[in-house]
Amino acid sequence: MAAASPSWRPLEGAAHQIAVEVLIHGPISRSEIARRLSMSPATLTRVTKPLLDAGLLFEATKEEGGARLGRPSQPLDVDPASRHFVGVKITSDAAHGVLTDLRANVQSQAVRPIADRAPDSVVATIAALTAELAAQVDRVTALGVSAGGVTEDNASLKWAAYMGWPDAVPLGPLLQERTGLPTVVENDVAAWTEAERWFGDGRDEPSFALVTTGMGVGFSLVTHGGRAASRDIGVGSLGHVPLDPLGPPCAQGHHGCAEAMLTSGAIEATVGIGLGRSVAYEEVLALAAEGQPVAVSTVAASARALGRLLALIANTTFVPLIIVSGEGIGLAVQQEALVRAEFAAGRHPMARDVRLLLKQAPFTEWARGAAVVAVQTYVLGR
Amino acid sequence: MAAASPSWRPLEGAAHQIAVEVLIHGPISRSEIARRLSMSPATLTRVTKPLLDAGLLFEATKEEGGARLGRPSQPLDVDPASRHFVGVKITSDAAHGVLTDLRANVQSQAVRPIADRAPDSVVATIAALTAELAAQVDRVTALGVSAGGVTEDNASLKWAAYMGWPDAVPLGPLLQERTGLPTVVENDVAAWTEAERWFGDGRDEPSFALVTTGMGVGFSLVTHGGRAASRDIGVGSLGHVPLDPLGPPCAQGHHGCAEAMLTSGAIEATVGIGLGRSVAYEEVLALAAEGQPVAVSTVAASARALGRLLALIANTTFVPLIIVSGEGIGLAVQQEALVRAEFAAGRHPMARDVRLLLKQAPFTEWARGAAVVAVQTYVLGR
DNA sequence: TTGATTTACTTTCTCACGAAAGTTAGTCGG
DNA sequence: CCGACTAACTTTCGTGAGAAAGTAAATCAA
Repeated sequence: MAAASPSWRPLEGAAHQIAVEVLIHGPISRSEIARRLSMSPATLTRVTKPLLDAGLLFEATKEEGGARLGRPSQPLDVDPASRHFVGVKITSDAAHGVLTDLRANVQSQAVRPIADRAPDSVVATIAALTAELAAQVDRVTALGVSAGGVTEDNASLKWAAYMGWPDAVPLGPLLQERTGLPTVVENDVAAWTEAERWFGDGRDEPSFALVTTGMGVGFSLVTHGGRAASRDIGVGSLGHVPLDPLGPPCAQGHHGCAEAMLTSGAIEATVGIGLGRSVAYEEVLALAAEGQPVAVSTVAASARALGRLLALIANTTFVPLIIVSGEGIGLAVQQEALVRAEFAAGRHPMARDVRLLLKQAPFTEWARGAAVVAVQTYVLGR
Repeated sequence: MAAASPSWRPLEGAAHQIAVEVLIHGPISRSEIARRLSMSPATLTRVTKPLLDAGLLFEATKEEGGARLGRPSQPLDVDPASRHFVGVKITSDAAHGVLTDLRANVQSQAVRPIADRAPDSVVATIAALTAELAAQVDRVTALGVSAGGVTEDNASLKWAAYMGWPDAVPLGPLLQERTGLPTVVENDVAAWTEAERWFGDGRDEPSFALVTTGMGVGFSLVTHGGRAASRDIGVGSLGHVPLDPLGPPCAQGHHGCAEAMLTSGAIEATVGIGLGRSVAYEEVLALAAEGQPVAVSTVAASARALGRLLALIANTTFVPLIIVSGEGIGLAVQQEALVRAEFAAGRHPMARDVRLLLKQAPFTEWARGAAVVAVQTYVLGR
């Protein structure tokens, strides 16, 4: 059994930077931290000493890197199990929760349906879900909640039209009172982006983009190590970018815009009209795999549209990496060749290579993003 | 007559940061610098003392801000005339040069035709142009050269196909030897971007985009205070973004791509075909103003395409400001309403407002960008 | 085995930063 | 005119950062 976990809260200055570096990149040697943070080796010795004494950091067992020159480095690490966090993602019909450790590794998950969308009722559902997950560990440090829409001050959710809510609902304070846990609220795409930035494939990239498809089209941008914190991230500003002049119209009448080409609802509708019956997204992919013509052509058009969208993003943002995921990632994975071909066609022949990462993540990844925001809030002390 | 100008070169740490802050934002008070750089007031008093003694900074006369509370601030400033720089922009047929002060204010300009495009001959032309401009002042501190194409290490120019040059030409070292001046080479769009970032409309914006039209379509992005330093900036990765499915084809056969819709050559060609005779860009604008149908429709299509391109950029980069300029800016200014309407149509109704700045700058602005890169190299000591 | 080499980490010392308190130069209200 | 107030700037002083030199722990070559 671990002793009472040391606290991050009073850390500041160099100690704080070093602890965060170890959390995100650990196990990592003092000298490597010194290089990354542009600190002197002396500072590392001095600052890590009390952190080791307090038990916040410990010296990990040496990796068998084998046959390197010089004195072997002594990697430092944190104990991820020292703290736990709960992340909850809300959709219009369910709350998806995960329990994670300090590195946002998912320990367990749970789902509760949202029958009544009244704010009070949703708060009660989230609180019950949190309690269920929290019961599995001694103590939970913080709660993160993510949802589509615009968030303000990491506290309230605005314009969540899909919930039929009023202008702004102070989810954070309401949940904080109900659960007794420090609670932060963040846009779902922003939260997922933070998960990639701290603990995911963006960990070693100062610049990358994240694109999600599924119910909607999500897009977020990280440059120079920081996320573009525009509230536009919550309004889906990329949703109506034109991608195919011959594509079907979206609800606003844009032909072949991103929403009309990429969202699961639009794909289901297009194939449904062609088949004369309603079909689910997974069935569309299955039909396409079998060679059903309507499904094949719809899926192909969608894949090409996605490739074009990714090329647009690469052309306008100069990022070396685009992470593509979301519930709709199945289509991109099935049609990866088409996506990549159209992407390449939209790029300048002399342009630098961009890494496309089609990432098949479970739906819990959304909730994990919420947990990461909770981790950040705790660790960064905001 | 000014005394021998104090040197920036040995500055480091806080002194350097403060001096740069005064250069870019001066006249500026100590307390304002302290806020901007997150330094203590004590540090400002201590560090500025020797800078004032050395004459690098001086206390400017108090601005009549009128009726502010508290002790009046004592703004600090630099003497921009203490140093001079030369910036040269190369095109396929001429070298355009400017002489500037430390703040990149243009003192005078000169042009020399490039008859022979052989590298040695071009170097000789630039050197002669530099000598002509440098003769007007005591001493020039550094030389900056900008051109289309990809630059490496601020020293050599690659893939400048329009010059018919081999793979890479070490312009920097060649000019440095010839002129005796420290010389830096930078892509023309990147250089202009630096001019906006340090001394232009991007001075107070941590994030903005720059779009230029003219011979080609230029695009560059600044986020979190730093320019995206991709070499893609030199290859025109935005040139073939599709903007109008019904537009004319470019050389690569893309219908309605940015180059086909926005470059002066493409516009001249489209109107030329319609009129059955060759026309110059300025004449196209004049004809459009008179109501000549072919010119009107071509110019309108181009303006709408530009609006769509700007919307795409806003949608994918989250910048609050897009600066639009270049030799082709005349069209955008003439058709500003169309550009703005199409831009608005391409934005999400709930998306944050983006400021479009249509900036009518003379061609010397390109050369000024080169001068800014020279200033930066000197001031930052690289 | 021994010494050269490389790299990681530690110790010592100095100096530059910021916190806190003090000073200055204005406006404002009586 | 005078004192209260405000905000910019300055002084004093303790602490925490880096420079430089030293030590440790490995590989490698003879």
